[in-house]
Amino acid sequence: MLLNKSLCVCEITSVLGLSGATVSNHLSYLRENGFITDEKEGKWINYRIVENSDNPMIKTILELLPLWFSNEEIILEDLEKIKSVDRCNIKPLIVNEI
Amino acid sequence: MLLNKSLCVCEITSVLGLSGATVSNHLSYLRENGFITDEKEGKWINYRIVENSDNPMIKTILELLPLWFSNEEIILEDLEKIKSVDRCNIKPLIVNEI
DNA sequence: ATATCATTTCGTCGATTAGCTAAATGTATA
DNA sequence: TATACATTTAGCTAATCGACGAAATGATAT
Repeated sequence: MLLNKSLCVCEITSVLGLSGATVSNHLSYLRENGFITDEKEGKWINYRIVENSDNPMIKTILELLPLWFSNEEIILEDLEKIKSVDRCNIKPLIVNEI
Repeated sequence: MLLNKSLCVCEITSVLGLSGATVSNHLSYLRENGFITDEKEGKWINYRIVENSDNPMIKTILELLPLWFSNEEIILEDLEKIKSVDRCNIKPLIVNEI
């Protein structure tokens, strides 16, 4: 999803159905290792892919990811879901409603 | 090591200091997923890298591995060790001799 | 200044992984 | 044919990982 546009923790959380803590930790890992950076915007922190890393390994991986995975069913679903997420009105997850 | 030359289970075992079963399992995984193939030679089974995989992801990974890791200290050490391994006379591991 | 809400940190827990030993299998050669 | 040895399979265990909830932190906007 970040390869498509910058996103905050709560937006990603709402698509993946993981806890905010989990998503935050994943993003921290990606930031510490040079894959993404962050930037404040109002209440939120936007995370975005590092466009031209000076680390060739990271640059290559970020270029390969869309080639390798952008046709995976689950990726397409998540990209579809993210379109309708409104960061000003994050709905709590409905868990296993029957 | 396989990127340098084909090797049998016992040669790899003797360099890495892992059990034969562990090395065999790793090689099975790599074979099942198209990274390596095997070929009998006398008592041994030689494993070697698939040179031109028709899976572009595998091909790319195999091309990138030496670019990314061939200067790592531990890789260089293993490549040095493998030179003196004789598959006809594998020495049992000396564990923590003081 | 305070309330609110996004994010991070902490501690815990279940699932997965990577390793081992032992036993089974396969096969080349004596 | 029998032996020796390379390899594989099975079963087990310790360590690691990825997730959670709760509490702490930070910062915007009322």
